[in-house]
Amino acid sequence: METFTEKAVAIIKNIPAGRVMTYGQISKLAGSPRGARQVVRILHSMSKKHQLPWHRVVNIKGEIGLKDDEHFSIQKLSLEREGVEFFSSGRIDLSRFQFFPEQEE
DNA sequence: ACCCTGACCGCGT
DNA sequence: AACGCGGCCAGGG
Repeated sequence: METFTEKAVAIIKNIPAGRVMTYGQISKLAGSPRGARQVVRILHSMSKKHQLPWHRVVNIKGEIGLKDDEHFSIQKLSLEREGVEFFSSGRIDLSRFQFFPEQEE
């Protein structure tokens, strides 16, 4: 991997089931502390072609950012099936489920 | 080849 | 607490 995009894609593909990462976290690890938006772009375009676990990416608040109800449900159900628990507010407990590549679990 | 867009984040009003 | 804005990047029309 060399480019920001390639790094980001590699990181996303490296997220284990039952864990989540935030946009900002991914962009930072990929070399751009402020490039969270690029991760959004990558999820949109790359997830179609490549098979990325886009449902394991959430915003820094631990919530699903999608506005589309159907896709929102798909993501939430996918995560719950992997063992990720949500608060009634719809947020994820990042202190328990956020994944840090550095620790390599 | 240019321009718009996008599921964000953090900081300053 | 809410809102606005700038930063970062590249795919697709």
